[in-house]
Amino acid sequence: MSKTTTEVGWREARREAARAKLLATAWEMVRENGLGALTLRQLATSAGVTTPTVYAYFDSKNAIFDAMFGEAAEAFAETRADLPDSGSAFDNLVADVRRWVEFCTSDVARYQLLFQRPIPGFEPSAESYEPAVRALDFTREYLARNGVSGPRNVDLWTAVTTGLVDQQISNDPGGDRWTRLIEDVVRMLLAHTSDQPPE
Amino acid sequence: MSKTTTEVGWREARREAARAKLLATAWEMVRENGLGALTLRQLATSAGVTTPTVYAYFDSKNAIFDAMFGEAAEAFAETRADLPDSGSAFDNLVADVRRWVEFCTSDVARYQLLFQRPIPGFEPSAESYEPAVRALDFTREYLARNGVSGPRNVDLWTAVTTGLVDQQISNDPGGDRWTRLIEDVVRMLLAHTSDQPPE
DNA sequence: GTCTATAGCTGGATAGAC
DNA sequence: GTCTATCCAGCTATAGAC
Repeated sequence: MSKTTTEVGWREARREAARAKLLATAWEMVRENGLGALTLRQLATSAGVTTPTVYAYFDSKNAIFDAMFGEAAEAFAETRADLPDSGSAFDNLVADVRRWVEFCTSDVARYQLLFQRPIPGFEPSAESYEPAVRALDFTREYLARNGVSGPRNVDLWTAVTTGLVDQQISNDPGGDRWTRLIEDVVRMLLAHTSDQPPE
Repeated sequence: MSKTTTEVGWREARREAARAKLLATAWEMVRENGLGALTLRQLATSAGVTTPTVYAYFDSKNAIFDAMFGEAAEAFAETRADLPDSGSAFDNLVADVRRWVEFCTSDVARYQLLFQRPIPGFEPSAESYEPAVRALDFTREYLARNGVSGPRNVDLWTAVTTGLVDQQISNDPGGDRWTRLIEDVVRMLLAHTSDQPPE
């Protein structure tokens, strides 16, 4: 009578839910106090369990970071999935940059985990990293589709858009001092990197 | 017979030398293993003393970071002191950006300490911070002298040049994948931010 | 000023009962 | 799976002898 498939599924669902709660709590903590502030004691307490229980779901602290990295990379890939395809390269690229900047500035801890590696001793696993690679490939392709191709031009775009994010986060968190420059920046970049001059 | 001025001066010099050695050792350590890897035990050992001796020269670990911040800010200010003043705005601005990028990429730990604040609980003192403010004011003035003025344009320059540094450090440390874009970037920025169109 | 010795704390991770 | 209890390592910082 025991071990029906439904019962097994239910147990697995319970386990997944508990694991998900730990991850959600971890995200709250790093958003609040930075990536360095994540400790297993506090994580356990905040999630309503004890430290050893955390080890029932994750092999180590870095395994938690790896799971978080995977979620972040997946979320990043999703922002690239449905970029617009209007007739205007300018409109398309503005949307692209806007979404990138929004993704980064809306969750600084996630941005740092994904792109700045500030945790000594942590390297994401290949599985967790894969969505990030996919997203970057898609970005390259999207740029090309909108008239910006060649490694040099792509590097220029990544540098400039990263700079916007970096300054916005460092010097005007929560504001729009740099995000409001997006249209200007896209115009400038397009004029200098487009395969064909703008119409 | 004791306490002549020369003797006092000699003792102070000894003290300063010991302090300077600790700071130099601290810089070596953070350059080697990152800002987070600086511990007082290792610092003491590497400098050939014991932990309590460090406290004879610095009140706390953050006092060490503050002294390092001061040195970094002073070094940054010095890179702004003798920027060229040729007839060409383009040449001047290329020199400016080159020096900025060189300053940042040649010592990543110093760059992070100055501009990214990755040490929880550490805020530089006003004295240590002052040279950095001076340097940024000078940069603003230098941009204006070369035909780039207005807060919006200055923000655009800082964002783009920061982006170059950021990408160079994160994705091609020791290389020149982004630094070689400097001339291109300055041309692009000048075309879009100059008060007067280039001759 | 420099040492030995240590306090006091916090971290990740584990043993073993239930 | 979850708990209590604990180990062990590393850290900043200090007390007190010399």
